[in-house]
Amino acid sequence: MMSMNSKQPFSVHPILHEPKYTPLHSSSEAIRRACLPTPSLQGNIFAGFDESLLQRAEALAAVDIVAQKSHPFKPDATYHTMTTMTSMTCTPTSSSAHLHHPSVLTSHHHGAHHQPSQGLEGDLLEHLTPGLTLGAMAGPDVCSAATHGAHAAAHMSAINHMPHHHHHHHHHAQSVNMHAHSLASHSTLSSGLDSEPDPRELESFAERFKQRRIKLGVTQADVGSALANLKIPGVGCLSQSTICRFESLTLSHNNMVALKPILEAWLEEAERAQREKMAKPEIFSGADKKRKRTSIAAPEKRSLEAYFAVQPRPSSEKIAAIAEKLDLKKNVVRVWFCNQRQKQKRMKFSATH
DNA sequence: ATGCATGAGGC
DNA sequence: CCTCATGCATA
Repeated sequence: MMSMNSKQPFSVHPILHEPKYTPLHSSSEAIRRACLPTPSLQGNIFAGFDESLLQRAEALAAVDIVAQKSHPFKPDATYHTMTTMTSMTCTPTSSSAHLHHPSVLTSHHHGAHHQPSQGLEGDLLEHLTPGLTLGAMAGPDVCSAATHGAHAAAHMSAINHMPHHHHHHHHHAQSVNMHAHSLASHSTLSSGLDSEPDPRELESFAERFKQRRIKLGVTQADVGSALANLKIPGVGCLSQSTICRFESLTLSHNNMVALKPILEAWLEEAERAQREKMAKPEIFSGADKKRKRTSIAAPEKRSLEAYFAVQPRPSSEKIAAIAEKLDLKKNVVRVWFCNQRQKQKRMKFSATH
């Protein structure tokens, strides 16, 4: 059972056979390759004058950076702050991957209630929150998911929960992080078929969605956690980030298409529940540890961009070389390139459509 | 609203 | 190791 589960139990690829616009996940790869200069030779192209390129790229961007490896230690700008805000939302969502068990997510278990913000506006929120039993509505602040967060940690043990350990290392730790990419992929075979990958439709929906969401007085974070209440198979809660990105269309097209029906369902349910009005706020509190976020300084960032311009997909060796020059951890550089590629891909898509 | 990060899957 | 979907931590 795990074998099948471990592999995207329900992923977000509702449209697997869409030749039209969307580069669905696997197809997206094809696209990316198509865009690449030379997939197979990417590493070789610069093999010969590798160093010259690096230096040139750096020179292009390093107008001001001179010191390279003069510091004894790395300017590892990772900072960890324990805001104590903790996870207000249901634990990361899906994470269906590891602990997932579709059953867990989809079936029962929702007894959890994570009350994020202060229950101040209980009544106000009460009707807002879908009768989903969970009062996953946050408070007043809009994009705060985390910022001021109250210390309410929810802890929906039911849904997903794993023992989270703590680690207080100066390195980045990856403990309580489990997310999964699982959404509704559902049958793929239904006659109706997938959604229309029409960018315009998505765009207008995103806009309408945001407006109605605000009308309901719900924050992005609220929506994210409330999603778990809609027990759509394979769908757990989502983060404020994702909801925000959906509204601002900063997700990949495929991702948008996959999320649309889910958010649409939530919206309808929320509006329906709003009339009914019913809620039972329950609060829980808890606290956890935090993760760190590396901060790449502007000069280094400029260098990275210069490197990226000449070679978006540097080899491992090159990444190591760049990392050393910039005094950054290799993994940080690698991830930066990955993220840069994703970003570039989105931009290209939106530019084309 | 975004930057950096994790992880499942796929080669 | 990459891509993709997502998320925590931040500004």
